[in-house]
Amino acid sequence: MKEIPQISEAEYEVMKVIWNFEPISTPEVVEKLSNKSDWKPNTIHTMLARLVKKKALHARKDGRVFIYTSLVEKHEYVEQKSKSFLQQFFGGTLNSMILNFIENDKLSNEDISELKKILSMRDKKGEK
Amino acid sequence: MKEIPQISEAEYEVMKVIWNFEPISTPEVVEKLSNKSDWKPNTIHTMLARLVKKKALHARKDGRVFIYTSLVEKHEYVEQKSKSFLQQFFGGTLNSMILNFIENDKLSNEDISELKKILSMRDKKGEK
DNA sequence: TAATAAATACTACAGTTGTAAAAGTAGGAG
DNA sequence: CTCCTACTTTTACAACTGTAGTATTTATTA
Repeated sequence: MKEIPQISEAEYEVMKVIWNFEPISTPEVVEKLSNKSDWKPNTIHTMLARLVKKKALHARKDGRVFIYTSLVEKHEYVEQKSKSFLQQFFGGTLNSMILNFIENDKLSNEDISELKKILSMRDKKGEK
Repeated sequence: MKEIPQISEAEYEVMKVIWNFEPISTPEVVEKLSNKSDWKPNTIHTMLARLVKKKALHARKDGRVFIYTSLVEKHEYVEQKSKSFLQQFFGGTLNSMILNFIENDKLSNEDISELKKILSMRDKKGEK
């Protein structure tokens, strides 16, 4: 099974930009993130360098600038994190997480009916 | 809103023992965890000390030994972690997590029907 | 061609985490 | 009263994180 590098919370913010706009250059990444966060450009450079070292990103030099592309897909990273989260806190299943939310009254009636809608949509998709 | 201390993954394993058996003494914690993990007793002591420092545990000396009780409730910790997890990866809502699971075919038909059962159970609880 | 501006590369530094060894201390056994 | 043993306290140390400053290189402009 493929090895997915660990990505820290701050690094994940950078990854989100890459996923959204790749291929993307350093200055562009800095620009996108300077809006959303108050990180200094150097901080963002450090994140990028670490992500490259970790093999989460690929950097290709284009003239004076680096162009980044992701080596990890968002959905696979999110899946991996979801799995370990559910493992750690809910014995590994989404259903017990949901049960827990319901028991603790964390879902509104709207949430519930939306959920039902979601579930029945999936049915329409047909078997497995 | 109450400040909940951050608890690392390894520390969480220790907390689970405390939650299950509190009040519980150091030797007992060590014993429970020596079964489940391959941590050296010293490692476990370190975790306990850090948890006390973080105010996740209270330690009371009873003769030669410390007796621990938790200062953080499991459910509130799990809630806090769930919230930040959903925030980071799913825009903050359980429903989009579930939707994502369904879209990626991570739920079996059994999961789905169990889920429906769970949801209808909640209905029977009546209006809030 | 020399100075400037923009990027990249290198260095820093404290806090957290996982993992534990080493040293100190006090209560019970002899 | 003394020694051993079980506990507790102190110390260690590298990897990872968040957060940048400083130094160097390179392309562009005057």
